Amino acid sequence: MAKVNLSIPKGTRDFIPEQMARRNYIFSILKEVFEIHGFQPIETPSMENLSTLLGKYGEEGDKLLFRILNSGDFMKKVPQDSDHNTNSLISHVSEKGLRYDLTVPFARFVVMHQNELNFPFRRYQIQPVWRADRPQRGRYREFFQCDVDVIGTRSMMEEANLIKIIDEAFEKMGVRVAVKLNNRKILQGIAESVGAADNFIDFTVALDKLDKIGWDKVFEELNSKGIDSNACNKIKSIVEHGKTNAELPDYLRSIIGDSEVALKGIEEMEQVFEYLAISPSKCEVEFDLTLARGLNYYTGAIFEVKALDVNMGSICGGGRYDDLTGIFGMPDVSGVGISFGADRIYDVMHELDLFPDDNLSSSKVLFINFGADEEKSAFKLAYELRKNGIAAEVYPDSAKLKKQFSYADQKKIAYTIMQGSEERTNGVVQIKNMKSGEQTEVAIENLSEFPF
RNA sequence: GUGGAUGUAGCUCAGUUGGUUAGAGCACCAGAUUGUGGUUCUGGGGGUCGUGGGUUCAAAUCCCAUCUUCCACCCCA
Repeated sequence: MAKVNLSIPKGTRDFIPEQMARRNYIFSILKEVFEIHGFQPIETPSMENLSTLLGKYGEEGDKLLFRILNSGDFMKKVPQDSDHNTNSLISHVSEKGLRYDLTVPFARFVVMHQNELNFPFRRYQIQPVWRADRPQRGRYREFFQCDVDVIGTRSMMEEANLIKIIDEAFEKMGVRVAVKLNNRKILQGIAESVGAADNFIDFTVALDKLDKIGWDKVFEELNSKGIDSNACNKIKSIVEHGKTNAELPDYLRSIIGDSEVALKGIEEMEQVFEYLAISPSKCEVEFDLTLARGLNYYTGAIFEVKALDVNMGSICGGGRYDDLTGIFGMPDVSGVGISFGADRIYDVMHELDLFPDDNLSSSKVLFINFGADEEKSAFKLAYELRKNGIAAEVYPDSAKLKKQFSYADQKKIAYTIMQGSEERTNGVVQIKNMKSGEQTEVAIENLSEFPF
């Protein structure tokens, strides 16, 4: 056989059964929490038309989209006089791309299926997304997002609900987290009040880095974007408030209360905290004015979740978007949602050793193979066990017993059943408990009563 | 996309100023034990030293390129 250099594309991974068991553990917790809050699953295709995807994630996002080459002789469609510029060429040879997240496809989905959906629509979606990013710790080119969104209501109860979902999910996983919460309307108010309304995006991007790079560097970046030092100092004085979550709204009203958007944002936040107070969360929830988030479709509340005990990027994030469906021709539909990063959560749980060890699903029973005649009897008995819901398999070759037993051992199979020629003539089997080593003889007609 | 590291057996890693046949642990296979695994003991297989070039009498070791992985930036789950 030719020995080839096997590899998989950069930033993608294979998962062995042990890893799948752990991944499924995460997915099943998320599904359980989503469903108990009334969310329903949907799926959308891996690929979308580029017209759906392009321009929704900012300039940076467009660059990170994986584009799919058209099928067939796509070069025919390229105009004869086309230059060799990549950007002009690509529009002729590619019209589909792999989805970058689940939110934009969801907006497209909602608009296309608006007449079949029941609003307010609560959906969850667990599927892979792709980004042509450079891989790093906690950063993959193919990874799973687990989105929950409710679309078609402006109630702040949903913001509070999502925080409860975060709280419940991470509680079940045993991951200690901090939830950061802010509101884009408040950020907009701050930008207005310091005269940086025209540079709102630059302002948010720079502010978002504060805890990482400090005020000096943030100022540097703001200055380079045309926001003067006077404005910077004002920003700093507003953001460094030293107030509690409860005090913050009144404080903000006193400073940026003349901004109409800001007032709306402050009110929204008050409502969220009102709902949260009704049912206190296990995790810490912090009203953090420096939380900004780069995605530009957020218009209200924004969320981010970080693991407390391990250094990893955010493991969950999201926000409210007032007009995401507007770009697809369905205006004035507000939604709010968050996305759990399953792969990062996996990495966090792995690092903290939080996975239960009995996760590997496997057969409960292995029939030892003693040869051509005996295996047929085992084949039949295995079917009878399966009828009773007991996962059973027959070792397919009459290999040495040592090999068969160590197979059972490694696969963590709880019981082995032996029926050699002697047991067959006596109508019995030997059932061995692989953990205790204890072995019992059971008559075939009593096999289904054995407490596996 | 920018900058910096890394790569030796399936896995984790040794390998001296360049110098005979590149090692260990774990894993795997076989035997001790031909109807009994997880412990122990004995033996065995397995490496084009990431790949391609170059320097040299001689390269895992030095140089260049390329790929992979990791780290920082950008951005984000």
